[in-house]
Amino acid sequence: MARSSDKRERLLDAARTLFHTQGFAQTTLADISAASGVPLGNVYYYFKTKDELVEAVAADHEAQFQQFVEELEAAEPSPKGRLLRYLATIHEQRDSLKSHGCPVGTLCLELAKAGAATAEKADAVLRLKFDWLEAQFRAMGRDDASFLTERLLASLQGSALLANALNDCDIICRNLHWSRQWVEAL
Amino acid sequence: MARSSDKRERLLDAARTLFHTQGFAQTTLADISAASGVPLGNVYYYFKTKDELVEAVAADHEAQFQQFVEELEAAEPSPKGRLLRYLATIHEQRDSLKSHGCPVGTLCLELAKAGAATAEKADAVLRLKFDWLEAQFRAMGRDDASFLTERLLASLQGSALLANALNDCDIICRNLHWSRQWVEAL
DNA sequence: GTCTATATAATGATAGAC
DNA sequence: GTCTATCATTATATAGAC
Repeated sequence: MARSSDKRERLLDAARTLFHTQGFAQTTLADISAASGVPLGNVYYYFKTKDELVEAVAADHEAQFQQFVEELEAAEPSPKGRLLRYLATIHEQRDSLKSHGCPVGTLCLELAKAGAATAEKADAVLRLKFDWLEAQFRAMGRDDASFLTERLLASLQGSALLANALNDCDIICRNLHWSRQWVEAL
Repeated sequence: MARSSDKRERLLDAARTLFHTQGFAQTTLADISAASGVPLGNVYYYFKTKDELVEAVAADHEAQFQQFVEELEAAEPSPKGRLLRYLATIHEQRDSLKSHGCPVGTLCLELAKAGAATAEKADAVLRLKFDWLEAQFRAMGRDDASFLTERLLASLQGSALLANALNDCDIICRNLHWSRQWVEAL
């Protein structure tokens, strides 16, 4: 019938996963086709170009984070408690972060190097996270909220990179443990 | 004559620069050929494959760091002074770090995602830096030298990534300023 | 050692039947 | 909306003259 199937979502899921695990450049449309079960030629019905696909993936990361924030803010009124819960969710992703880095951070780096116009879409996701974290620090009464956010995000992104290169997940764990105490002491 | 010209070094320089600015996957051998002035077919006389080229680039990063360390250790006997000078050299590279990230860190990420065997060579460079930094902290009498190194390196790598994505070089500067005070207070 | 021409393979994208 | 077949391009790599 005329109603669109779930093919678009399956393509998006496959692309998001493969861009994370293999990188954008290394992932071919044939890979995405195979992983999603959507024939290669049909991919272009949903996404006219590979760039359009990665923009949709970035938008998906953004939507997922916004949904995460909504649920978190509904469940936890205290900004400090929200930050601690945020760190807890990152801890849950530690294995994936160690194996492939941050899905958003590594995508930003790769698209920036490619000189792609799509880099802005990925950067916007990171900025969204930045702004939300900053808002929490500000709600805690810190007027150095921006700087605190820089330190926290840099520490998270950097420890994911180090854990990946040095093949040691504990680097993420130790950093998160330290960050948690740091937030609690603020 | 039979003696090898400087072509190999010109190829290596071009590759190191292009892998940093464009990424490994986005850089074609034609790019390297054009940037170095060495005809495409001749590239293969010096490097049989693209993988061999990136291994040589990683080895070059390693050699450069080792030379930097030698000079630094000769000029500065104090481990704390060495760390502060190390931070100063990073500050000099701030524009490049903001535009393209850390040449070693981003290469590690990209090769890891590509699943390339060459990733180990890049990882070894980062590990070398890790070990040297750790040795300085240890020489300062810190038995938590490894953890301090993790925090410092993660902070440096992460702030380069953030500066790149958020297009703000000051993120690196503020982080370095903070790291300098942190080292001084140890 | 050097370089031109080209083989080979892979990939993004399209045409067009159904 | 779906899918097969294929085009056009690009990239790694090689062959072989000089």
